[in-house]
Parts: sequence; structure tokens; C-alpha cells
Amino acid sequence: MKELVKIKAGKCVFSLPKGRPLSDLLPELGSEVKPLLFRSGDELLDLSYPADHDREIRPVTASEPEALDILRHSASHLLAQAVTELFPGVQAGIGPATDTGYYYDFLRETAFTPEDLVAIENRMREIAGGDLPIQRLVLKKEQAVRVFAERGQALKVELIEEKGGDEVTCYEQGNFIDFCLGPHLPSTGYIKYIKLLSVSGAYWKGDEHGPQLQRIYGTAFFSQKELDDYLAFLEEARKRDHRRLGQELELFHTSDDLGAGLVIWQPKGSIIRHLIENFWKEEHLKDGYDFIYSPHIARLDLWKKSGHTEFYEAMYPPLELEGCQYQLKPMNCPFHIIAYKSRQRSYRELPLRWAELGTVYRYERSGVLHGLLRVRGFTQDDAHIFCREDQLEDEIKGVIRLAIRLLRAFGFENYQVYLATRPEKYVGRLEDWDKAEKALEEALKSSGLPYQLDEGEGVFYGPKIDIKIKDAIGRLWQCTTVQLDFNLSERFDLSYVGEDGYFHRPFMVHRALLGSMERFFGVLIEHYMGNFPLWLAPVQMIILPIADRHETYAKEIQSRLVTESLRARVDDSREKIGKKIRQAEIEKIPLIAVVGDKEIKEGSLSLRIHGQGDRGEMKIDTLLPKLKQLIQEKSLEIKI
RNA sequence: GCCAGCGUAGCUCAGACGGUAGAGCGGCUGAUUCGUAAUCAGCAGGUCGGAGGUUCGAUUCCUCUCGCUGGCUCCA
Repeated sequence: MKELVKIKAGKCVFSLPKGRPLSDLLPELGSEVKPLLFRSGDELLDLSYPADHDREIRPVTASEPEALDILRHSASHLLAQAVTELFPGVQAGIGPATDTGYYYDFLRETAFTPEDLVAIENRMREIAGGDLPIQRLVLKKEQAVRVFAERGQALKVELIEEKGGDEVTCYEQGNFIDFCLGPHLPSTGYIKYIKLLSVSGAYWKGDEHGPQLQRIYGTAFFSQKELDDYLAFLEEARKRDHRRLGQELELFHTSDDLGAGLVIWQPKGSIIRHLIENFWKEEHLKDGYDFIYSPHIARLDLWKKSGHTEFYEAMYPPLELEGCQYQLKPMNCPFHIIAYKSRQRSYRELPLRWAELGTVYRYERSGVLHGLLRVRGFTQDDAHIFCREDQLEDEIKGVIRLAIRLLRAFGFENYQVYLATRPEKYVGRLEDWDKAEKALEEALKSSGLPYQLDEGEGVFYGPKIDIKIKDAIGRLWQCTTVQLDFNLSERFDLSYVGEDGYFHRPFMVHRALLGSMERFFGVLIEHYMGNFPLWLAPVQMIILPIADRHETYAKEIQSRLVTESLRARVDDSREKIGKKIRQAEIEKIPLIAVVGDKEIKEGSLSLRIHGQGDRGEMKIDTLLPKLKQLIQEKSLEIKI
């Protein structure tokens, strides 16, 4: 007589002989439920998972989010099966699900071509069509090692020996077997809507000194529609690509003549930056910040003192002048510290909030450069706050408030906030870390922002808060960072004279809200898809005379607008009105004013709004105050 | 930095067993004076990313180099 195990599902409790698959219960659960897996506490179990001990289970269907992960994980096995079948001798590495799909790493002499990907994808469909059962196996470690060694899968053998206990789980489908914890779908037939997307290099176990593998990326969904939607999303992202739009709209320019990672802001990008910077400065003044300007280079000794020469890898090599070595600055902090130390500080003048749009140069590895999002010369919207312990929490609160105020103005309403705490290797006093972490946490709590705790993920010199913003199509971008710094305050022996007449060490907060002008601009271009709101649009209104004789009138309107500080242009090309409108729409100019005989007679203009079409004729006197108000309010939409 | 791919006119891209190159858009000129997303015609733009090599001859093949792209690793 076999031992019985109690399985609770919903309100019912079933008894199963130990070792029987949980799927034996499926008929009992009713035909309307079509589970792919079971959830038991924190665990996800295969349908075929053997009843091992008393548990409560809940069926998981395709409509639940965790099912998608499992689908993709199973799809990655399918990918590995297809590849090992089509390309004998190829070794499989690892193949997990990701947020958007899955990948699998392979060791192969020759590179996979796009044609290979097509063949692999087709083979995946064939195998899936065969609806092979995916079976969980529990093998003795030596046995598993033998299985993979026989198949020439040395990487798998390495993984098993490293990670496996006495027994290891493997999953088998057809003649393919993989070392894997699971769980998986019941059979390959569930994997229907798949797409292989790209192939790239990846290091074995993430070690850049280890062997280089080829990583094939793919995605999978439970329905054709979801797959189509995802592919449409990728297409949408491609259309928004700031590198493309930056070129088309003449916002910024890169050139071989400059060198990698160096960017020129074209006039249209520069006016936007100017407006962002003005706004940034005004908001900082409102919050009691002072401004600092600092040079782009300083003596190498300064960077030795700060520890950058020793610990910071992305420094440009120093240059030598008159026997003295100078270093291009990768950060602004030491300069602000020098300013702080220019004289003795009293507790009465703290907090000091010093902000700088500071341009820094970092020798980023060539392979990581990416449009405006990762460059070698960029301007941080930096600030350093020097404060007393009793001021710290309020200061952090103020920084968070300011950050959100700024980000909201650009239409970023969704954030992911992270609090990263003390790592294993750290500098500074433990009690300072505790105080600082508490201050950061309290500030976050009072901000009302939901946040995630990243235990032990802080930088060695202090805990930090990072804020990622979600753009118009849901992608996350890291911009805001607020970091305590116990390293520099120590190295530079920062102090202030307290009420008690003794020297004290101030807390030093380093923060950037937009991150860098370059990265923020790149994100902004994609967020708006090049359709900048009225207050930021490089050209706010273009005036289109219908015929030559209307040009004078068009220019009158233009100068009227320019006098009122609007950015207006006249299109005096000899084109037909349709062409001029098309051109203006392509340039994504928010306001288009058409003027002809009718408008001259009426002293009016015919307004067309980008994205809204023709809005009809109106008087300039009634329009102008409305426009000024929209600009003043930094309105994200044009409602007239 | 590593793996893979790419680099042809200002832009988007064709192209050629190795015999020095085209299209559309844009630009310029002329005609057209026009009412809400492309008027017509003509012209001018290229040491085919750069350097070296193989060759009678290279933009095409090879090597190096610079830049870009997708990732890895690292980051604002």
C-alpha cells in the first residue's frame, strides 16, 4: 500500500498516492479549467510534478502572468532543441526567459546568419507541431553528467558539476534533454506564437575573460495577437528612435570627425536644451540652490586625492602642461568640494545646495556608446548638498520633490524608485550609513512614492535612491540618482564648525535629477516622438503665405509673434500651399498658420495644429494670449 | 574592450565575374502664384569611411584602422 499525500485545491482536498503526477487531479478540477502549471506557495510546479508531500495547489492558466515566463522558458528549450538538431556539435549554454522573451547561448565556431535564424525558427515550429511531451526527470548527478557528456555538451556538464546536488532535474522533449530546474509547459504544442529576433555575442557566465558564446534572442506569446502587438511595439520604438529623429529634425549631429561618443547640438536641439536649462535653473533657485561653474580640467593631484585615479576606470588619460599633469574631469564633485573648502564653514550656513550643469568626460568603452543615451562627453544636471545630520532627511525630501516636479513638467508620470543600501564592501562609519539609510527611507515614505529596496546594492561610498521614468510607450529610463557620499567627505576632510564650537563632518549628497542633458534629451525625443510640446518646440509657429503677395502680411505676423517672444518662421519658398503644409507637418511644427487674401482682409490667420488638422480662421489678438498661456503653463497639449 | 553585422551624393538606399557609379528625397536655377500632407523642367553634388597590400587595374578581394548598429560586460 502506497503512502497517500493530501492535496488541497480550492475547497476540496484530494488524496493521491505518493509519486503520482499532480495531473491526475485534473479531471477532478473540472473541464473548464485548463491549467498549464500548478502554483503551490511560492513554487510553480509542472502538471506532471509528482505528489511528494501534503500541499495546497492552485491551477495556473495561460491568462496569468507567470504562465508567460514559463512559456518563454519552454520556448528557449525548443530553440536549443532546434539548434542542436540543425547544427550537430553545437554546445548549449544557458537559456532563460526575459521580460520580453527569451534567449539561449550557444558555443559554435561559425556565426549564425539571419538565414540560420529563419531555418531555426521553422524547425522550432515543426517540433512544436509534433506536440512532444516535456518530461521532468530526476537523475543522479553522475548519471546526468554522463548523459550530457555523451552528447558532447561540455558546458552543461560544467553547469551540473557546479550547481547540481546529488540529484539534478532535467527536462526531456523528444531526443533533446536539458539541465533545468523548470517548471515547463506540459508539451511543446503550447508553443505556437514565436519569433526569433536577433543574434549577438555573450560571455559564458557573464565573464568577459571567458569564452564568447552566441546568444539567440526570441520571443513567444500565447496568441498571435499578442505576438503581433509586441512586434508592432518594436516597430513603434524604432520609429521613435532618437538617433533617427535627431537626424531628421536636425536636433543633434555626430560625425566621424569628432570621434565616438561626442555630440554636437544643432540649433534646433540647442534651443530646446536652452529652454530646459532655463526651466531647470529657475526651479533650482526656487528651492534655494546656488549655482557653480567649474573648469573642465584640473590637476591630476586633485583626482588622486579624490581617489578617482585609483578607482574610476572611465578616465581619459591625463595631459601634461609645463611639467604639470592635468586631468579631464569625469565628475564635478571635487570642484564643489574645493569650493566648499575655500573657507571655514559654520553650522549656520548649512545646508549648502550647489548646482551645476557640469560637463564631464568619460572614456566609455567603444562598444557601449549609444546615440545620446551613452556618450563620452556630457553635461550632468548635477548638485551637491552639504548639510548637517539633522537636516539630511528634509534635504532628501526636497530633492525628491524637485525631481518629481521637474519630471512631471515633461509629462513623466510613472516612476520606478529604488533604494539601494550598504554593500558588503563599504567606506565610512557604520552609524553614518545607518543614519543616511534611515533618512533616505523616511524621505521616500513621506514622498508617497512606492519604492523597491535593493539590499546591499548601494555604491561603496554611500546608499542611494534611483528613479527610473516610464516613457510614452512604457520603457524605463534611469535618470534621477541621489547618492550619499562618505568617501569624498572623508578624503577631503570636510568640516563645519558646530554650535558647540567643535568641528563636525557634514553629510554630502550628490544628485542628478534629469541625469544628463544628453541622455534626458534622447529620452525626451523618444517620449514625444519628436513632437515637442509648444513651450519646447524649436519653431512654434510657421506662417505659410499662399502666394507671393501674401508674404508681407506673413512677415508682419511673424514679427508680431517674435516681439511677444514666440519662435515663428515664414515659409517663403515658391511652393504650393499643400507642399508647404506637408513640409511643416514633417518638421513636426506645432502651429501652422496659412494666410491668403481672406486672412489679409480679415486681419486673421487660418490655424492648423500638428496632429489636429485645420482649425479654421481666427484673429491673432485672440490667439496670441492663448498661446502665451500654453507656453507659460508648459502645457503638453495644445487645446484652443 | 569582446562577438557579429554594416559604412556608396546632405538623407534613404540601388549597383558592378575587379575595368573609377546610379535612383528618390533634399539643394540650386527657371517656369508656375497656387487654399490645408508632394507643380513641372533643368542643373550641380561622390578620391564608394580612411590607410596599406594583392593586381595591368580595387569602391568591389585581403590586412589594419576609424565610425555606426545589435548584444555582452560596464554606466548619467
